[in-house]
Amino acid sequence: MAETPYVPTRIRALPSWLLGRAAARGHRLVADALAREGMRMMHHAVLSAVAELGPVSQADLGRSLSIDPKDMVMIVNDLVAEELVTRAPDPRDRRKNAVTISPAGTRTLRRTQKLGDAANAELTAALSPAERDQLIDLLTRIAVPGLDDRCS
Amino acid sequence: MAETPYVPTRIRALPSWLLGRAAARGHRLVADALAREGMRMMHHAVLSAVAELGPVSQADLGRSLSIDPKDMVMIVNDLVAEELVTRAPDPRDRRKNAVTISPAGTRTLRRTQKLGDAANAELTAALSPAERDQLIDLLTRIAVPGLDDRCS
DNA sequence: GGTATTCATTGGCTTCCCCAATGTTTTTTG
DNA sequence: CAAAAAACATTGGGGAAGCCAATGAATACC
Repeated sequence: MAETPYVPTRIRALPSWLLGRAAARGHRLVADALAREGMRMMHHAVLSAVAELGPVSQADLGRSLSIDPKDMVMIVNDLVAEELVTRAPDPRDRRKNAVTISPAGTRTLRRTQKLGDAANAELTAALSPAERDQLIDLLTRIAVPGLDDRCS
Repeated sequence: MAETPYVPTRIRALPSWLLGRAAARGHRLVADALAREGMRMMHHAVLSAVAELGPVSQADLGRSLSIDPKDMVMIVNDLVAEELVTRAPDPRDRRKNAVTISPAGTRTLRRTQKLGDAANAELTAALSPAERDQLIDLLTRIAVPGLDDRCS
């Protein structure tokens, strides 16, 4: 008597439900991997974005990553405390805080990026490379409703 | 100078990140739709599962939907308060609570299911039917790691 | 018959998301 | 040029969801 995990087909077929489950697993895998470096997902995302965008304001970071300003303050607080980034007033616009990655941040990022990539590989292990690309394509078109709303 | 939403490509290409964003949008769409009937996502999922599985224990419901026992208590509490389900001790196993859908629950479910389906249609509006099916297939294979772990 | 397991429940903790208010600085506008 | 409007960082509060631990009652296993 295998007590199979009954699957309510009604719910299970909904993209929103599947997305939630898949996202939960992805979050768990990545978070666990990053935790081995004492890093959390959002912190890693911000660090990666700072590395890519250069000195950037917290507001811009928040818009890029869909992170609430309130949470951004906390995340940057943590990253500054760990000396992975610096937060200095932007001389060109003194409202803004210019967030810049530090050498230690760059070093940490190199490690956490590997961990994140490995976790993502495990997440998509059941997929062929072509399928993985297709998944990324489909998700990209779903994730943001107005990718070209700007041009309309 | 269009202040485009800068997209950190490093992060944006990660399936885990895309899944998170897409799931967030799906959650928002579905939650907003269900809210118009005073229903929340988890409540709707449980109601739907109860309708499909018949009288069922909370533990089984939790396993089916990956809901924590603690949260299940609250959800069933709410559903009972709204008289959408009944919770009675199972005579065959007095540890269990047999959760059963009520006529009112069936009626409400019919409405909330339409709302949920509509929200999912909007979520996948950018996809062709074939692409939507493929997305469901890919997500299904990603969402649960051990679909056949039982046989290992 | 005694040990282990399952079940429902309560409690506490953490993360993420959303809204509101404030003081400072910039931009827009009249 | 001065007043109004907007943007920025910050603080505060609150809701939804997830995760682990502990408890008492009931069942299953040995």
